[in-house]
Amino acid sequence: MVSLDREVGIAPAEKPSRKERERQQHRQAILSTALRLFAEKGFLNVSMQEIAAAAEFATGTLYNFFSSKEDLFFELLDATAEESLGMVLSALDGPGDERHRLSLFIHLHTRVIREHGAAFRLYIMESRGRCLPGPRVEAKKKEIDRRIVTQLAGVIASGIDKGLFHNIDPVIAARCLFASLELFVLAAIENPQAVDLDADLKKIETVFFRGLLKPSGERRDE
Amino acid sequence: MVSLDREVGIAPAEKPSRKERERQQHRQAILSTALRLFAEKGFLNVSMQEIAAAAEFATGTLYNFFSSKEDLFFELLDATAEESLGMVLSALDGPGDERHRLSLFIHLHTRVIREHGAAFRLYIMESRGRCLPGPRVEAKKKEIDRRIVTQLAGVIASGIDKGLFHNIDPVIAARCLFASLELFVLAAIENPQAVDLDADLKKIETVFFRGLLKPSGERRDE
DNA sequence: CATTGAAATGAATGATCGTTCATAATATGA
DNA sequence: TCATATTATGAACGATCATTCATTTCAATG
Repeated sequence: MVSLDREVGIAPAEKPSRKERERQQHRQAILSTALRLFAEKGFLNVSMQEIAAAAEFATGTLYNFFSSKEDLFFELLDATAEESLGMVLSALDGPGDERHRLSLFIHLHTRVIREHGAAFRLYIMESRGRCLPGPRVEAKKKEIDRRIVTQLAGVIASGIDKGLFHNIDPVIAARCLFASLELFVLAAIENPQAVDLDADLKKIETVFFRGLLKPSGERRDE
Repeated sequence: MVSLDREVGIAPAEKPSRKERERQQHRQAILSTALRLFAEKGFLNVSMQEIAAAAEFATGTLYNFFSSKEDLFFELLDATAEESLGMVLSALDGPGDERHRLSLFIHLHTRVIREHGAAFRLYIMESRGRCLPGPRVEAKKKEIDRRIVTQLAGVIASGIDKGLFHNIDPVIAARCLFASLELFVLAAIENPQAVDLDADLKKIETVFFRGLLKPSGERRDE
């Protein structure tokens, strides 16, 4: 009866009862345990029994909070994705010219994986291949990708309009940058001590800003 | 006894017996059925029972040819990867200057997925995430990636030496191009009728060759 | 203290799937 | 034709795992 407050959305004025607070704590404990395990071993290699044991609950208890394993996973993906997404998208919306904003976006990735490493791993690793929990998760992943690429393409298009960038296809460029960043971020997450992500991102920036080819006028030095 | 010839590697002079040929045909039938199913649904979503039924054999028969499901998958990955690999790497070794060879490499991808679409799908989709059949498969995937990136980086480095390309990190550039191509090829495989891969590859080429940023001298037109 | 009901429990269920193996079918050669 | 070897068969096994539910726990309330 009390917990209906949350669902109906009324009376947030009264603080939730201790019971309700405890319930939310348990819920959070399960979520963070699941995040750790999923990020470590992948959705399919973690059983509900394992999550329950690691969180020090019984198996059945998990189903008092989440209606299925997919539900639990989706909730995780949704929450963590929105959090990280806000972070990187803010760079694209921020002040400065388009070049500056792109640069910021690129370099922001080190901070994101430092602060949301497990979530990023979850997001990148689980959203590939044919081993997805279900269509809802796949749809969410596509939505996130679309939002990032769209925003990115918007900045690039704006830069083209201002004559700052070459007249290339903004969406294609956005997708290339996106794919490249994902690859390097993944490498950095998998092998943190062997990869200097900051240095790599600097070089990626150079590749995308300058391109491979020298303008024909400069072809002789080096 | 006869079939030991293959394993020991002697006496390839004598043509294999009819029995042996039939055996190899059965083997091939199983392999191509498995390739089709794996490419469609992914390693984990195809059971040995399903492969056997589709290939019109009994479940147990599969184990006369392959010692495990992972074995069957690895054999597939190995064979198809080497085939496709030879195709794309040949472009990087071929004649022409570095710019030409890179361009050829990029555009060759349409032909590869037209001729080896299922294999490519297998290679790209299964080699991500935490749903891999086993460490051998993962190692193979890494080896293939390494070979492509190394070759690609070699061409880029050579272009830099000749003063044709900007002085960027060849390995980073190679990885970015590699990641971008994989993304677009995957999209084309998943949704062939909605994607004009040829056009996309042309634009990718432009992005990587020219870069985003205009040289400071040209900033005003458009 | 007794009652109550929400929350936790964890053994049991049922389904899936890789793998095995005793048996059957078939081919081979004398 | 018969003995032998090879290959195919598919039911059965065992392990895993998501999910269920009858039961227990326990704090709040009367």
